[in-house]
Amino acid sequence: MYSVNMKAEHLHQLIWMSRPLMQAAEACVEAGLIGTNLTVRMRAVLEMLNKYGAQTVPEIAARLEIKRQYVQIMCNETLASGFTEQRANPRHKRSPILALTDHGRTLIEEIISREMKLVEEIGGNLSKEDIATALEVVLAVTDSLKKRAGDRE
Amino acid sequence: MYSVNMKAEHLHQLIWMSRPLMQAAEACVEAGLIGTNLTVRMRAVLEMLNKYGAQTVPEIAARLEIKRQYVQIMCNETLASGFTEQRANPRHKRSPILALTDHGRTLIEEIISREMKLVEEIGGNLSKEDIATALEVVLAVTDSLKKRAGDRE
DNA sequence: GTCAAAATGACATGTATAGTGTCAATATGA
DNA sequence: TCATATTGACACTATACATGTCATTTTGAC
Repeated sequence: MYSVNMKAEHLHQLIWMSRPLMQAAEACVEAGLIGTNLTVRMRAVLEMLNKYGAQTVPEIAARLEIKRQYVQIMCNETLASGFTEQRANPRHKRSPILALTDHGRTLIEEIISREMKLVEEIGGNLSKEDIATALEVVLAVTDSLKKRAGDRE
Repeated sequence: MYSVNMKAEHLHQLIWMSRPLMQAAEACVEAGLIGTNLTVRMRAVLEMLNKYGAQTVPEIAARLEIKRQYVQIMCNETLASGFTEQRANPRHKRSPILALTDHGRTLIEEIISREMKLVEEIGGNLSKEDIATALEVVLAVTDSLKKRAGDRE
């Protein structure tokens, strides 16, 4: 049937649009960081701290799904630049809690607010139903792909 | 309004699902390449040759939107592995046309066919309308983001 | 036909974003 | 208390590109 092939073809296209989409999104984020002394990976740390509160490096790594050794480097950069500071961790003396400084908080909130404004502009032409549908499809597809990637006979 | 925020939030989520989606898709492709002597980047070359016919390295690079110097390396690997061969190029004597060998063609067609079957399985639960909607949204969003990335005051 | 400009392959080097492995110090929990 | 786990720090590796350069054609404008 023609429609069956169209469906698979659209899905195929959708899956492989993920790369251009990601690249375009990252380029936007990067462009928005010009002028600040933030890098994209430092921004990711600040975003986690802003969204989920002060936390340890391994916690941030778990949320970002990146190995803690690399996240450690990212976090150290935010410390060196004064966007974050260490606080005593009552639960673990060797693993201090990373917290936003006032400077860091102000900056990340402004950046996220600007990004959100951009997202709203982009969503201008699109209906909220279509966006919700798109998100559901993408979530379902990602989930399916993740399940299939592991088990190969 | 609540719904306005939900819309932006869904769109935000959709945009940032692009990375997990891409990673999951690439993991699947990689898993499907086990046993063949193909790498992901060699697969990309064969796919272009299969889809658009025999062509030169710079042409492949343009289609993949990757610098020709890197594509040259990818193509040389496919040559070394016997998946492709060089043919005289009447239009340019220094730039031979890269063509699939029988072996290469058989292999890439089988791989793509298996991948398409997987896509169809994944699409099983989803309606063709929703998939079409998702693709339209993603295309529109990518387009918007690409336009915004460049022009910053 | 000539000649400057562009295209091409080859090679060397650089960079961003991670993954992997290891170690010592310390913390935790049975 | 003591085996086990966690953490920070550091070194090394890997992937997927980008960048720059060079010599060799090739092309196109005149």
